[in-house]
Parts: sequence; C-alpha cells; structure tokens
Amino acid sequence: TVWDMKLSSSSSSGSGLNSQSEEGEKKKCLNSELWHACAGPLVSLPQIGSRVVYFPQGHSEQIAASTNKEVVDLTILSYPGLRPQLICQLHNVTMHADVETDEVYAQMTLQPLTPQEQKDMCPLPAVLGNLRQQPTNYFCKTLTASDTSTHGGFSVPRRAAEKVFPPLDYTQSPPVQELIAKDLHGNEWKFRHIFRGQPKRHLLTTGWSVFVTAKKLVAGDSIIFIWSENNQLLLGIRRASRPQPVMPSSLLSSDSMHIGLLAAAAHADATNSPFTIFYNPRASPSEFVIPLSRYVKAVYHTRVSVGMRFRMHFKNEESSVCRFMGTITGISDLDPVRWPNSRWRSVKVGWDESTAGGYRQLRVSLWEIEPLTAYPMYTCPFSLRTKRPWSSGFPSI
Amino acid sequence: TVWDMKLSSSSSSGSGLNSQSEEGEKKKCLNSELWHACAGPLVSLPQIGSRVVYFPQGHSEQIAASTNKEVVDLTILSYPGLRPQLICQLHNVTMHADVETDEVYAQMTLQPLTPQEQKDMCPLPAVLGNLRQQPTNYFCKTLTASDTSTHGGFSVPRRAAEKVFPPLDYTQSPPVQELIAKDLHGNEWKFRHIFRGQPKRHLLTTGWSVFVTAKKLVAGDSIIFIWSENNQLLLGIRRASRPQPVMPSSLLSSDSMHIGLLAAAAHADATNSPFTIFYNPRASPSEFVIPLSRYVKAVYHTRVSVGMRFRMHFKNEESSVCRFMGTITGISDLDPVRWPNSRWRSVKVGWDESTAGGYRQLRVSLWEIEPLTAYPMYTCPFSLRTKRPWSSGFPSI
DNA sequence: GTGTCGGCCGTCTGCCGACAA
DNA sequence: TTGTCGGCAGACGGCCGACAC
Repeated sequence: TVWDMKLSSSSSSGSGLNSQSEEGEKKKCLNSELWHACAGPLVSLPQIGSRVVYFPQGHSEQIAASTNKEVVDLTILSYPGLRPQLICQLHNVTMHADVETDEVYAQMTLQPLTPQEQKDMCPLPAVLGNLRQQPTNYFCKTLTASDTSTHGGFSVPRRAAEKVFPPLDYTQSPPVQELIAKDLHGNEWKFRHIFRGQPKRHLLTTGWSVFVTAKKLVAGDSIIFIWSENNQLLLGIRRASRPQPVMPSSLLSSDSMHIGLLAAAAHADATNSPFTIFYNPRASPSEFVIPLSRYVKAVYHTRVSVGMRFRMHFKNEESSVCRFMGTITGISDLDPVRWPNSRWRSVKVGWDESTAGGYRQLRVSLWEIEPLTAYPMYTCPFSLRTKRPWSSGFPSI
Repeated sequence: TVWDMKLSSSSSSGSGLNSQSEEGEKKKCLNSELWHACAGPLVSLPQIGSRVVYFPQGHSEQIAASTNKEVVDLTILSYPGLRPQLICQLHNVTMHADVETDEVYAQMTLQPLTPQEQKDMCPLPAVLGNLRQQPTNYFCKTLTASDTSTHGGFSVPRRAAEKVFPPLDYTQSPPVQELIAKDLHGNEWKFRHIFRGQPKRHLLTTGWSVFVTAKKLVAGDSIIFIWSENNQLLLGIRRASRPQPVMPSSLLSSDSMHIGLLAAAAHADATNSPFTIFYNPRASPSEFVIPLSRYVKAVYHTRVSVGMRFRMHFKNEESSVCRFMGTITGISDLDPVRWPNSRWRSVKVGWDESTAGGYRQLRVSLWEIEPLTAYPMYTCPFSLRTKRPWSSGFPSI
C-alpha cells in the first residue's frame, strides 16, 4: 500500500506563515498547506518579492505537455529578441485549483529587470527556500477498489485517523462523530466517521459516496486529509490518471499559445512591464520559474563536467519522493539554433537503472541535479571526456 | 413549447454535399448536417478554397467572451504591423465538437494573400454561400422537467417521431422498436422507442436516462434528432445555459492568449504562411471570418449613411432566427487608436424595440445588416447628419 | 491492520396509464 | 397533443460484520 504520512507531532512553530495565507483573502487565495500537499513534496513556489529566472522554453514545454500537441511550425518557437532566460522580479504568486478537476496550479506575476537593475544586483542574500510548505499533520491514501465502489464507504488507516481526525469518544458503542472537511475551493463535505467492525477499524460512511461521485474519484486516485494550523479539517485530491486525454483547446491553436507566451514575455521584457504566467506543477515536466539564487549557485558556483556523477530527486506517480543516480554524458545547447546559450536542459545525462530510465528525461538543467563531488568519482562506464567545459566564458549577469 | 421543426419532405437533392462529408475521414471530420444543426440556423462556414476576410478584433472578442476576462494591458491589443483585416485563402475547415460538452466549433487554416495575389484578384465570381447546410429531416425539442427527471423517459412530439424516426410496426401492441443514434463524436446511443399510453404517444424509455446523465442535460437544454442522408439516426444537443461560468484557463493568461492570436496572425501575414484559428459559433459574439465576396459587396457596393434604416437577423436562445429593425446612428472606428480604419463594428446603431435592445450590440459590421433602400426612409428620430461619409477614400484591395 | 465479500434493508430508478392543460 | 403525477416492482446504494491476507 502506498503511503505518504507525516506523523511528526504538529510542530506548529506558529507565526511562520507568509502573509498571504494569514490574510485569507476572500476567494482569491486558497489554503497554502492544502495547496502544497496536493502539489506534492517536490514542488516549491518562489518567494513573493524575490528574484527569479524565467525560462520560455520550459513554459513552452508545459503548453506542449498540456495540449499533447507538437509545435507544427517550428519557426515560431523562437522569437526575435527574446532571450532564453529572463531575470525577473516576482511580484505576486497566487495559488489556484481548477474548478472541475481540483488540479492545483499557480499564477505568477513577473517583471523583467531593467539592464540597470541587473547591473546593480549586489551579491545575493542567501535566501533560503520557503520553509514548511508541506504540512506536518496530514495523511494521503491511495483509494482502493472498495473505497471507490458504491458498495461501501472509505476505510481510514488507523494511524491516520488517530493523528489527523479529532479524537472519538470511545465510551460510545460504536464511537461515532461527524467530520466536516473543506476542499480547495472552500466547499464543505460532511462525513460520518465511525469506529466499528471486527476487528475494529475507522470508516467514513455517510457522505463518502457523494464526495466520490462529485469529485469523480476512481481507484488509484489519492485523497489527502490535513488538520490545519487553525484547527480545521482540510481535504484535497491527487489524481492518478497521468494520461489525461487532451486539452480540448477549442479556444486557441497550440501554435498560437506558444507564440502567445513568447510574445507576452518578449513584450514584457522590452517594456520592463509585468506579465502573468500559470505554472501547473502536475502537468509541467520541470519548473520553469526558479529562484535566482538557485540559478546562480548552480550555474556559476558549481563546477560540473562530463563524466561527473550526480543525484536527482523525483516524484513518482503517488508524489512520493524517490532518488536516482546518474552520470553526466554531455553539456550542450538543447536547441542551438533557436535558443543558443540557453541553460535550459543543457546537461545530457545517463541514468543508473536502465529499466526505469526510459521515461525519465535525457536532459536536465544544472539546478535540478546534485553533483556528487564529495564522493570519489566512479570510473565512468561511458569514459567520455569533457568536450566543452562551460565553466566560464558566459556573460555575467 | 419551443419548436424548430423542418418537416419539408426530405428534399434529398442528392450529391450536393461537399467532398468533406462524403469522405467520412476517420475521426477528423464529423457529420456536417449534424454540426450545422447544432450550430444553429444562422451559422454558415465559408467554402474551403475560397477567399475570406479575417478580423483579429473579432477573434479577440471571442477570446474575451470565452475567458470572461477583460484585457488587462491594453497596449497588447494592438500589434505592430498587423492590419485590422486580412484577406486570406481558406485552405481548410474542419468541424469539431468539444469532448466534454459537445459544443461545436470549427478549425480553419488561413493563409494571408501576398500583395501580388491581392492585386491580381479579378472581379469576384458571385460565389453563393454553402447551400443546404441545415438538414431538412430533423427536429429539435427543448427538454421539459419531465424529460430530464429520473422519474420517466422522453416524450417525443408526434409529428417529429413520425417524420424523423423509422416507422413503427403498428400491428404490435404496443408498437416498439430499438433506435440507435450517433452523436457528434460517433458514439452510439440506444433508446427504446415505444408508442403507448392513453392517449397514445411516442416515448423514449430505456436508454434515455443514461443519455441524460452522460450528457449532463437539464431542463431547458435542447435535443436534436436527424435522419441523415445516408439513413442513419443522428443526435445532437444545444445547451440552454448561456452563462457558462468561466473557462478555467489554467494554461495561459488571457493576455497571452490575446497576444498569441495577434502574433500568430502577424507572423502569418509577414511570411505569407498558413495559420490556424478556432471559431466557436455559440461563444463568439460575431463571425470574424467572412467570405471575401460578402465583405466586398457590403463595403464597396452598398451605400449606407447615418439615418438609414436596416434589418438584421439574430438567433435567440433556442437558436431560432428572429429579425430586428434599427437605424444607423453613426459610422466610425470602433477603436481609432489601436485599430484605425477597421471595418469591424464600424456602424453604430439604434434598435427599434428598446426593451430587448439592451443586450444587443450597439455596434455592428456592415456585412451583418441589410439596408432597407427599397423602402421610403423614415424620418430618423435622432435626426443625425452624415458626419463622415465612408463611401470612398479607402485603399482599394 | 485493512481489503473484499455476503447479507440485508431502504431508497430511488424507471415503466405504466390516469388526467388535465 | 403532451406535461406531470400516483402507483408499483425491481435495481441499486449503502451500512453491517465475517473472513482472509
């Protein structure tokens, strides 16, 4: 059974929240804990007000993955004067969820820095990433056939129920209570929580099936329950169905979408005005807005070369973290013609386990990997030499 | 009860179909009769291979209507070098239907003409529009509360059943048959068609409720049955729910969409290469790809002036045609700054019935109206004078 | 500890003609 | 001619512990 439990005793260090989630703006901004729980452990959003690097190529990959369409006219994939990476001020980040599917996504407002601002950049403060994005008091269960069938309710794992749900009155027989949980949109769902059977177990009965029907859950999807900081029960879902058919997109051709994001970025860069993008962590192959500090550290303060071994984190189907090792097999432009001198996926890699390596990326970006410099370097089976050391010779920012 | 029946005796003049629907291309191209029946009587698609005029402004309006969002950054609504109307060769038109909602839309591939091609244009042949787009042997019924409740089946109007469905064997008691109807996607739906009750009536029983559930039909939506040219029963729906909530659009900001369509059109115009657009007849306020012949006739061969009376066709909620009369109150650019010399909605109008006039357009395009020159001109209550006669002084095409 | 099943109600689905608009 | 209703029978939803993995 797939698990994903954090049972650390609610380390509620209190006021460390960002101002966003404390405000509780009308409907605009939903619960940050829940959003991050649904997004998965590896997803982190950059801090509001910080500086970030935006990659049009990565953004384009998200469009391509969402529309399941290749770009027909390749000439539109480049855009006159648009650089492959834009250093931006991150003005705003808001978390959202699709009304239909509950899929989480983020909206970001970016403003490209003026050349002067880029020059004035002092050595970056070592901004540490958003802490405590993943909630501590939650559980995530992958739904079984019995959970989703119409025949019965939801079987709650014992430790999960005891940790996340309010305690039952065990003097009753059977012990019962009503649970009210809020989803990402703030809608409330009522469940009858009962402790019964032989052997005894926790079950959600009345109210469960309407929830399953409403959210169109099937066996294999996951449900998340969170006991939030302000003592509310929250609830989210992660759908298993990776092969989402196809975005209908009866609105705009995928070519126009690609050209649209490029033109919007180019327009914003030319006028130093803000622009808006959507980041969909479950659909996008890689993050395409990353903290400037992370970029600088990876690109300018890390020495990598062909043959070097590295480690990289992944989230698997159930959004659990797993680690893979590999070897750098090359460093070059992903698309030398349209995006020369781009850092996006500039590292070609080979993975240790060839079994699962098939569907993993053959190219990664520098900031995604952890070079293993502390360890003695293996004798690289490919025995490649450094053809093109990229450690210098690039325009300084 | 709202009706929309064509009971003219199946004037199957035979081979007049365009090649598209006769081929029956795999899944790409769906039934033309059904598509047009769902789109409604006023929607006509330009002929493949013909010349058309494309209006970026109108396309932009469709995006705005679909996303329910105003354009935030107005500077992007203009695009350097993009003219307000592009004369194009229409390479392809394919009819589609949204997989989720069955909403019909069309995909068009347009190629802007080169300046040379525009010069070489000889006097246009009087291309008459697509004939027989609306099927002759169909009926459309707005669903009642009883039709959509779980309590019973679908009550088929008598004349409709006798005209469109295969004849029952009235020697049985009760007369029953199984109907199989194909929807826009080619999916088959089975219904038990029975003639019973006191007084006798036609009903669809078994199979009806699963259809209602699957298509999420509610009272007020309409269903269309067609007996097609090739003796198949086809079925389509028109949803009543005008106020569709909001396109989630977690993919691209609406600003990027606007810029995308403009950039795509500008790119295609600059390179004389084809580009692709989607036309959604139920969502778009007006057609933004119109036959060149219609444009030329309206703009160059029709004399209009302020104070002139005209007639215009509309489709109401149920896609029936209705006519309204009005008076031209002005002729001017809709957006003189960003789209100077545009013919898009260049005519300001006042409607005769002020009651329903509130939600009708205050501006229309020349080709949408029928000037009433044959009739004696009314004394215009606004008593406006022609401030800016637009009958000449424009660049010839 | 928990996934699945048989058993057992109760509710709802869905087919029928009656009746009235 | 057709929209809605009461009546009725059967299907399915949904709560229970048994049992096995």
